[in-house]
Amino acid sequence: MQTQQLDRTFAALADPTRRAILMRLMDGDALLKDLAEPFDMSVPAVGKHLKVLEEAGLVSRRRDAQRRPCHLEAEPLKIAVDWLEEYRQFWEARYQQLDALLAEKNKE
Amino acid sequence: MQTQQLDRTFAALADPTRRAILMRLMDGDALLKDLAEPFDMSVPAVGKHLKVLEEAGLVSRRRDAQRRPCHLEAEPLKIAVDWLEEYRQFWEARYQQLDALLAEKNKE
DNA sequence: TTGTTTATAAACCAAATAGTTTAGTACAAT
DNA sequence: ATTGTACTAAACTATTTGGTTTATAAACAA
Repeated sequence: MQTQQLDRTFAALADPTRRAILMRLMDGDALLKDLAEPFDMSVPAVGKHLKVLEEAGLVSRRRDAQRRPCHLEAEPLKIAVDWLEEYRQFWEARYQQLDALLAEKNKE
Repeated sequence: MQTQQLDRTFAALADPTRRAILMRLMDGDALLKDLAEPFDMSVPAVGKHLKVLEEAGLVSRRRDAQRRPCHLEAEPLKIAVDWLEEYRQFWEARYQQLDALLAEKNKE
């Protein structure tokens, strides 16, 4: 199943540091050193966040001498959106007077 | 900021029990007792999951005598999707040969 | 060879999470 | 008045999370 994939993806996204890292990687690959720089946090701490992102498949790393550049992988995000899209009818209904219909359903 | 809102929403979604509860509430409001029934878990345990969902604003509860029926609130899901949508260009690009462009950016 | 850069490992800690059981409250129904 | 139903509170426990510091490794540069 992809339920564990969703677990890991959503858990990875539940932290502001990790979301900021993903944002940053939208502008291009980056080193741990540089990713860590904007945060008031040690390099190993950011390294751990990176591991969480890697294990969720949101980030991949290649080798370049002693460096390990990080690359954004969007596939798990796509899966997460797909899951959330199922609820779209719900919030779209709100703007379309379908509330009455749902309220009726809840009377049972 | 809505960063804490995102924290709580994604954290709430990172658990399969909680996602199942949300799914279930798509079919209409429900009592804790009934929500708990399908799970191999005590009622208080499911009650705690419900509290997480409530604190994320994903579920609201009204009063009905000794019952406290749960209702799905989709707004935080919408906010989560909005955040994720920023990455859509990324996974759509993959299917449009824009990878070359990104690769070039990463050479710097 | 010595030092510098980048990353990781290990040991540690505090706080949060996810569950349990037991007990109690609030209301309804008989 | 008593019993049953739905929920909540409290106390406890084990595991995970998110950070620290110190030390080490690996590759490069002088």
